[in-house]
Amino acid sequence: MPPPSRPVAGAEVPPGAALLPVTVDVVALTVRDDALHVLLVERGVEPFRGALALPGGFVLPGEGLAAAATRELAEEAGIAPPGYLEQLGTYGPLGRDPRGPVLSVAYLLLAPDFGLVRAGSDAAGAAWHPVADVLDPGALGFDHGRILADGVERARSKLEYSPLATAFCGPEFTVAELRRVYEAVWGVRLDPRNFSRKATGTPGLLVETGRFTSGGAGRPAALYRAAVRAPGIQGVGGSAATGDDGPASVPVVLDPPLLRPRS
Amino acid sequence: MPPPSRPVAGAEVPPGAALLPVTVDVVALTVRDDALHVLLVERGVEPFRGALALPGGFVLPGEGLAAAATRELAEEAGIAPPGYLEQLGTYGPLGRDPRGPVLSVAYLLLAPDFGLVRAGSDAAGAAWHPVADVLDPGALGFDHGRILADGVERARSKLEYSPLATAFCGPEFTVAELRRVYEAVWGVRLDPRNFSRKATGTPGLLVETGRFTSGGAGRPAALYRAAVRAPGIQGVGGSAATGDDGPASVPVVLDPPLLRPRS
DNA sequence: TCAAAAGTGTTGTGTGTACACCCATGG
DNA sequence: CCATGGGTGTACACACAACACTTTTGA
Repeated sequence: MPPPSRPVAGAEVPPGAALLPVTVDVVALTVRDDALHVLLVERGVEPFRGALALPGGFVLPGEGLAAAATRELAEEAGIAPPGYLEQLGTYGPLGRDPRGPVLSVAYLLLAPDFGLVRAGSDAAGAAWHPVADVLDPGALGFDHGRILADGVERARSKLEYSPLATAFCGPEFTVAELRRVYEAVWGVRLDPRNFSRKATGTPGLLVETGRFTSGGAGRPAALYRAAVRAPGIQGVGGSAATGDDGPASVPVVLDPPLLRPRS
Repeated sequence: MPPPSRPVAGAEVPPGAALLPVTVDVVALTVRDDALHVLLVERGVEPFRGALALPGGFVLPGEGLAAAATRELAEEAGIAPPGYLEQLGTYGPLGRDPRGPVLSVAYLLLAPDFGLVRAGSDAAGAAWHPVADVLDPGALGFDHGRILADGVERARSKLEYSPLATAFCGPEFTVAELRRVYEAVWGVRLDPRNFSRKATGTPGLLVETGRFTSGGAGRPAALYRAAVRAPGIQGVGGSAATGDDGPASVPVVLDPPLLRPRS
């Protein structure tokens, strides 16, 4: 059997250097039913066949990291998801894949609750799972339990110092919806009155639309848009489009920060 | 000429996946003469021959990321440096090395001012440079200017929420030395009286030794040790030793934080 | 005795928190 | 008119910035 055509990069690289396969894994988080959820696939092939895992796959020749992340998400979720994408960290290459050394670059996606099209190619199906159900080590294949824990912790701290909570919301949202995002991600209850004041009084977080909700119970709530269009998958000029394959370029900083209650 | 013996990992990896050379680059920071300095090498080989660059090199077969970082540092600085090591981010693989696609995993080292042994193997020499002198884009080869900027920003924010400022100090130090670390990294002047109260009153930052300085001008200062032995190169059970090749495992958190002055 | 550096006391200002209270809608 | 949720006013506690002041050494 002839070897498959596999373009190998780094022909000018010094001898002795390792050539490693690289995967991209995505921790895609959303808030649904007032709880933090993560997008997981059921693996259809070995290793860890049948187990839950983060969506992801191998980087292809000529492909950038962020591009690989969005491609894998699109393949396994069935659609190109909206949201904010940032690099989480790199794991490996030793002792994390039974097939041998594999480097894995993890990405974090914060997204509104987008619908899934069940047509994964190499996965039996992708679905949202409550994070609380799968946070214990061993619930996921590979070292994805640790990656998920790192992603959740990153999201929790990002909400304090950046306006990225709005990445979980749709194009227009109320202060109460934003508060439920904070409550779900942090796992706490926040005072609605103080939160409203804090959110509307923090520069760089919200912009008024002048519109209001209607139809629900109680007084109509003001509708807001995110003050910053977070760099992300759909954003023109965002990370994926420009091939900016570095770690998180610090977005706009919240000042004063919205600190989570300390125990 | 027979091909060099190059163990190629990932034999069971699906065809079509890229096999990439991976480098590790280190942003090694220290404080000397009340200014933040970074360890740089003058490149002795192409590409960017003669230019300044971050110390680093290719990951070898069978080697972990953190192990590669410490090995490169030891090779290019001449000694195994002390300090705290954490992963900064991953860059590439496209458009950052004229030789072709190369993935680069950057690490951040916060270290006391350790002496250098000028015996680099593939570098003409390693030396400390004031960060202010080389922060402008284009001062360094490759994309190392951006990596340095990311590392400096990471260090600045780490000092607010973690006790890692002590990683810049020796085994015993005074509150004034610690204050000069904060002043150098943040580029601000801090009130010595208020800083002293804040530092000594923050749990998890300092432990008294009962000893005092002597010989200098003025009243002797109390000597302290770091409350946390930061995971790092020399620490038993640290990242490098255990092959823990993930991103920053969040160390002890400072509560209350030591916030830098906002403009 | 003076200069220098370390460390403490005190006070004004601001920010977070708790909660009383008012506003606007649907049933 | 009442329930429901949205939003404002206000008092208290606490934390930080500013700076006067004391302590302890070397010259």
